[in-house]
Amino acid sequence: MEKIFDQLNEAQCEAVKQVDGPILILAGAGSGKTKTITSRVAWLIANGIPSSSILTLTFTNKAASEMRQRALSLLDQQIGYPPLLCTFHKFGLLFLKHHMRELGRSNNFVIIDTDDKKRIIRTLETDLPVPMVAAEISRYKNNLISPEEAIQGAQMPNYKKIASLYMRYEAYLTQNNLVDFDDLLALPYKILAQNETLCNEISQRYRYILVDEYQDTNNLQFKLLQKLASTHNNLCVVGDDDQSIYGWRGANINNILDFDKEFPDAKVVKLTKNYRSTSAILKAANELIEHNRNRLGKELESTKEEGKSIEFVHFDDENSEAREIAARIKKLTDSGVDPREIAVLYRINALSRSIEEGLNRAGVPYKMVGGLKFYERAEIKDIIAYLRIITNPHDDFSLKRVINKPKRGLGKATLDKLTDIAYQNDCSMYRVYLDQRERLQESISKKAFGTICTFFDDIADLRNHLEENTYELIDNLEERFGIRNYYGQMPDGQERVLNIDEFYGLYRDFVIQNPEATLEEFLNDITLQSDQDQIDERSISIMSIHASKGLEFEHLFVIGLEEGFFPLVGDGCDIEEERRLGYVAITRAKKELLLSSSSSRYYKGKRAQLQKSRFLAECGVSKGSLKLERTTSFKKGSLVRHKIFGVGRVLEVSKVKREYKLKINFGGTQRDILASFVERI
DNA sequence: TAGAAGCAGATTTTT
DNA sequence: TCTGCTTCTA
Repeated sequence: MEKIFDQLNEAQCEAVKQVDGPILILAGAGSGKTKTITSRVAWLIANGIPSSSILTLTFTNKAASEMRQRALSLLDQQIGYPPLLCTFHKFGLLFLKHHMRELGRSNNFVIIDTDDKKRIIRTLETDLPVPMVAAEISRYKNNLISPEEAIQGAQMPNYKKIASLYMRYEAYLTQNNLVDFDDLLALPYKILAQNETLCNEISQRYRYILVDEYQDTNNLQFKLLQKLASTHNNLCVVGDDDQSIYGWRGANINNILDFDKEFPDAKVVKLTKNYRSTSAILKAANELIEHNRNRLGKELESTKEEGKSIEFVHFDDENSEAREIAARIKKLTDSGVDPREIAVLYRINALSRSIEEGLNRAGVPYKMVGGLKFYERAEIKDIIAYLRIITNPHDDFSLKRVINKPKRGLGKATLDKLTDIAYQNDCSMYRVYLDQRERLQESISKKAFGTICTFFDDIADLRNHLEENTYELIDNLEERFGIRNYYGQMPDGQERVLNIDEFYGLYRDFVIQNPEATLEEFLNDITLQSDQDQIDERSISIMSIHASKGLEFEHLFVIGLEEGFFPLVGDGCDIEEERRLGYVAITRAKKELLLSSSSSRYYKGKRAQLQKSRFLAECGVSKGSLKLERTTSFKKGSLVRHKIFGVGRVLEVSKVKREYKLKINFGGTQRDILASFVERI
């Protein structure tokens, strides 16, 4: 068992060996956090603690599976039953599957995602912005405020509106037995709070609790943890207050800052030895974060050499920035650097575009991390909606999504009628079809009625055969509804069809791997899955700083260091959180780091003039480093070379969309050519 | 009913 | 500048 400790430093050993009571492990960036948590799980099991009483909670599926793997590899003997290691939300789901009846609801609920949530709010017909209402409802739930309390507490007219929308939204969810992401935490808490016996029982079941990324927990997660740990307080939380970057999403940094106040006998262990970055990079990170006041305070110690100093480059505009960075990346990959060790980070996604253009022009393949997620694509959500109706035809929400997809002539008028009758009878639309067929027939056109009947009969038929042909379901679905064909005809059809087939493949895999599982289980599982693990393409990565958390790269470029872009300023912005983002960005770099800024940028249709970010001075990088001014390289009179037309002289430079268009004289012939197709000589 | 045209709004987003 | 929703019209 001592092999566990061979690989750990002193502080890490201390964190692993402290088994009982509350403990806060402050794990700086690159300090071996995952190793420490997994070693701790292994150590608990090695000490005879049954694996079934250990619960490890993470925020992402990716983190959970990585930890599971690493923990299991540390254990010598086969353990009969792997410890429960999952996301907060998955835990909530498992809990609700067993205890939903405590709330008088059935456990065959369906989980909806954020997009679904907004759709529902939209159907409530409000003049307020839907995303704002969605966020406020989330806030209510995460602070355990019921719709009734929200209505009572609302002062301003808009808040009265929001509170009443909240109430109607909740009614809709209960009526359709839907559960949103917040409910996966709020409902378990509610159940535990109202049933003390159950609460004690659950707390006794999980006698050792570990929490990853504790700085990202919100109020609700904190209260849930309190309940779970209530009978033993064996709560081990791991996190870094300097990496708290989800405050805007409800994460409460005070959870980690005040941990030792909430749990007065808590032990605190700091992991400050950094095994990732050169000391030049760490120095900048430490200097930057020093400017924050609201922090526990720790300084990362380097275990590596000084390394190359951080480079700062200033540009005239985003195009020259993109061109230069693309050129440098090209040079790196040409010299044999593994593209997976190169990344470009930005504060807001809007900055990705110029970089993408630059990379495209330089012929550098890249992957964008965290763009549109697989399960959020319209075509995938449509198929999911079909599958949902098959498991539960009373799911009006999913029904509305696909009842006219592919187009079968059921428009707004028909749908409104159907909705009306359902509303008047306080039942689902499918129930209207079952019990009020005559009434429906009178209200809508003959053609529409026929279409609806066929649609519901098809669904019922698939449902009836579900048990015997789980595997063939997909083929039958395609045969009846032809979704692949419908999407195939769209302009970007090819990609969509590929996505659809990918999804069908996932379903088949699931059926093969879990022959006993129901379709419903499959559906709930995928709603909780964010991104597929990125395919291991050998290409460089570009992503937002948020998306880069937990990753590391030998060569890192952070662009857009300008006031207003990074840090973002204005209402709702927290400069300390912005600074923590800067800290996260810098500490992703292992060997080489380049920061860049630009004098101006196109944003929201305007060209904005910009000042350099204060963070540059704060991390001691803006002065004394290389300053490189570049302008657009094509001017009237420049000599250029074209692959086909050869050498020519530029007569005129103009701009088309985001590209430069050149009028070029090739030996007497004038041609209009995009700047990306020629090189300057 | 369905496509076209007009209009507001546009940080970050683990589940 | 671009996107996605709402309103308009055949």
